[in-house]
Amino acid sequence: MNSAPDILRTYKLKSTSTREEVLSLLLENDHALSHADLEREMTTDCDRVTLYRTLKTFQEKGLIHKVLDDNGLTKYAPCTACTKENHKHEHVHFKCEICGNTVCLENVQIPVMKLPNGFVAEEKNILITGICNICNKK
Amino acid sequence: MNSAPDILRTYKLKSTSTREEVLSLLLENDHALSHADLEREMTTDCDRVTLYRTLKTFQEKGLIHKVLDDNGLTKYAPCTACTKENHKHEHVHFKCEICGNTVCLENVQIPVMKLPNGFVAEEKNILITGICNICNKK
DNA sequence: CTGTGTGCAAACACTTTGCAGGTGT
DNA sequence: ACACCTGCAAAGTGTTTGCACACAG
Repeated sequence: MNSAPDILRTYKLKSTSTREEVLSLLLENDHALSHADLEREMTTDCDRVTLYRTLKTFQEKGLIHKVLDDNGLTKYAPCTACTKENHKHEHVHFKCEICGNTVCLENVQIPVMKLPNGFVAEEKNILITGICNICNKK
Repeated sequence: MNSAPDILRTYKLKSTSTREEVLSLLLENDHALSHADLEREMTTDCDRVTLYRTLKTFQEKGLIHKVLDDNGLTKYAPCTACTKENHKHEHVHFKCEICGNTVCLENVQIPVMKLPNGFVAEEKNILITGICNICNKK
């Protein structure tokens, strides 16, 4: 189990309280977090701008990835299935219409799809909307 | 083949030059258009706000649908596979990394995916990024 | 010590809202 | 005639940029 400081070191990023907390929050939560979510949950005082830059850096270095959303809001989740060298390019996300949470369905395989001639796929993202397991129990 | 005015009539929307041109542009183009794309291609003078409201109305009435995009920009495409009563909830889109165009792959079926217990899917969107047939020929 | 992370202010981009007036049916 | 579409102004929200200072390695 890697802690936030360990991961930062692995990716050659300086450890700061902001970075550690952002990364920890993303790792702890089972669903993707938006900039606003993070700002709300952070205990460390941190400028909005710093948060944007932190997320951008993490994304560029490959620690986290953007999560598709049906409205415009950008959410982020850690690249748990990716190693530093080998980046995974297939993501299945489920967004619950009730609680609004978006979770990564790590165990769902993307089936092979035959594309029309001439199209070459690089990355595949699936966004399924519906009702999640927690909201279905209520 | 339905023309823009016909479609507007079907959906009980008043015909105006703005609406006709927006709908025509969406129908003519094989790829999804953003608000900015439309604003650029419109010959009819039209306020930005009107364009936003037109797109919102079309979307609410079911003439067009939002197209997922990996960055935040919202794009729109006509619901060609949907009838007024029967709305299709599965979309496969392909975004080309070179030309930036996003096309609907109408012929690609979304395979059945087994979701974890408790999850119920309502709508499925797939966004595949890669290189499209046109850019591959160059 | 040095490169880079941070905070502040400001700009920028995208989208929505309110209201008065104009237009399609 | 009446509902509703449009334009203008303004505000709201999300994100980026420039610069000076602070801090981790």
